[in-house]
Amino acid sequence: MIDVRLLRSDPASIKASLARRGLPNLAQQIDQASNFDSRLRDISAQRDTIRSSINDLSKQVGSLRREGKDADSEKAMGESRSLGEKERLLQAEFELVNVQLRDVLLNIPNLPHVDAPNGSGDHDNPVVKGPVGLAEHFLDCQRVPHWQTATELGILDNERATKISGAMFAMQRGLGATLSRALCQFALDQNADVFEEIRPPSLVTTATLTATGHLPKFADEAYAIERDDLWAIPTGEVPLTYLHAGETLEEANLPVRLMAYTPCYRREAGAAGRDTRGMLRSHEFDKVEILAIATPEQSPELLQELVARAESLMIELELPYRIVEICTGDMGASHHRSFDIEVYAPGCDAWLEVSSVSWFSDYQARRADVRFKRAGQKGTEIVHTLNGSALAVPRVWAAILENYRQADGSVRIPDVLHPYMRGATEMRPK
RNA sequence: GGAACGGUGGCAGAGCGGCCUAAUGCACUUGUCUUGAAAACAAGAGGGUUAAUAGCCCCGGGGGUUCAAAUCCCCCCUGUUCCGCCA
Repeated sequence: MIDVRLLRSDPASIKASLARRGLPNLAQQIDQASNFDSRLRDISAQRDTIRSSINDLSKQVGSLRREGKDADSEKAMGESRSLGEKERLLQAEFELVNVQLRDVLLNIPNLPHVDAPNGSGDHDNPVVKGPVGLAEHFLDCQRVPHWQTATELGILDNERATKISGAMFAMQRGLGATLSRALCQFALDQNADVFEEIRPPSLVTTATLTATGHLPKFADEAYAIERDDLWAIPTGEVPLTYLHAGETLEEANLPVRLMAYTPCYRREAGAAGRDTRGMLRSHEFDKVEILAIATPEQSPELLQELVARAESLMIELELPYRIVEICTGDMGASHHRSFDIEVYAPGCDAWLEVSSVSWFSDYQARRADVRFKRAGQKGTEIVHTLNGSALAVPRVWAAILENYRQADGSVRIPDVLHPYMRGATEMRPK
């Protein structure tokens, strides 16, 4: 949520900033929010004046009774009663406008960072680093899509996954399954120096999913368990962001760094028929997420840290990668500034997004009501949140199968994963 | 799923529907005293909203009764214990 105080003091700058996203109707939504806000303040001022009178009268009733002045207390009670009716009407109006304001605010996206590049879509995302480690010529044996190699190796069984769960589910077997788990453990271990490992719930409440910005706008993307009013998480970001919801943190304890392996569930509502083969897109996948809760001052440096950590995994895995910055027209609604790490997969001849690192400024934290207190100062401020995939398992899995494929059809396992593979150093057809 | 009892300020823990503007203790801050500290004494101290040091709101959450609710009523969430079921 954007800051209503900024909405009051400088709506023009909000409009100018959001115009960079190139979305229609945003200026009208800002005006609407402004109108609701000023009405709300007007109503609450009137209501509070009346409440003040009622409070006074009630105290008078108490003391008049004690003094035995029954006639006077009856009079005060009557007065208070009629004020109460007015108060009820104003309160009803307040609640109505408050809901309207919130509905508008929840749908207004975050303001992009001044340094975020302008653009209208993903074709405008500038490559800010790399390609790194990209061979000039890939061997023919690397030009095989991972689904073909995986079938030869017997480590991917999407037909049976479909039998079990329907289309767009994946299932790895044998060393393929082990490789998925190895990637998770590797990613967690690489960040365990400063990140606390969390194993959060994968089913969350509506309030939790709203805080990250996935609701109300993107309800179609999430799996709902209606009977229990729960949602399956689309990313570990969701429970981790809400972990400190409603709390006030001490400045001295910031930044808080958390990481989690979680399954991620996505309906892929708009993507039917796209990337149907292999491991590039499915309804359920594994991911290791890293997240930071910070002061505004700490955030720019943390953004770089999170990118560097995601990047270092690709370096360790010796996969060719590049980093792109997300332009204003392609940025997620909650994002303030974002970078993607893409790995090159020679078999598909595609750059695969394996990590997305974002700074949300105070947008999510205001929705989740996470605050911090500066040492020695009164009051509190909204924290900033940042997060990124350390590693999205299926796409890295796919990239390994393509980059590490050898002439005899076997696939080498990256050195850094050997400790997690029960001694296996390669995967061969049976 | 069933039953019983709980949810109050950083913590502990009181609180007959009206001086609750929430007692008391511990912890905290500042001052006095002291070379310094401890102790003692004194004072102070939360958050939200607001232009505001005014007002309003905050005793798990939401409704209701009342002139007035931490206190009474209803619903929900949550904790502990016991029973049932279960990995």
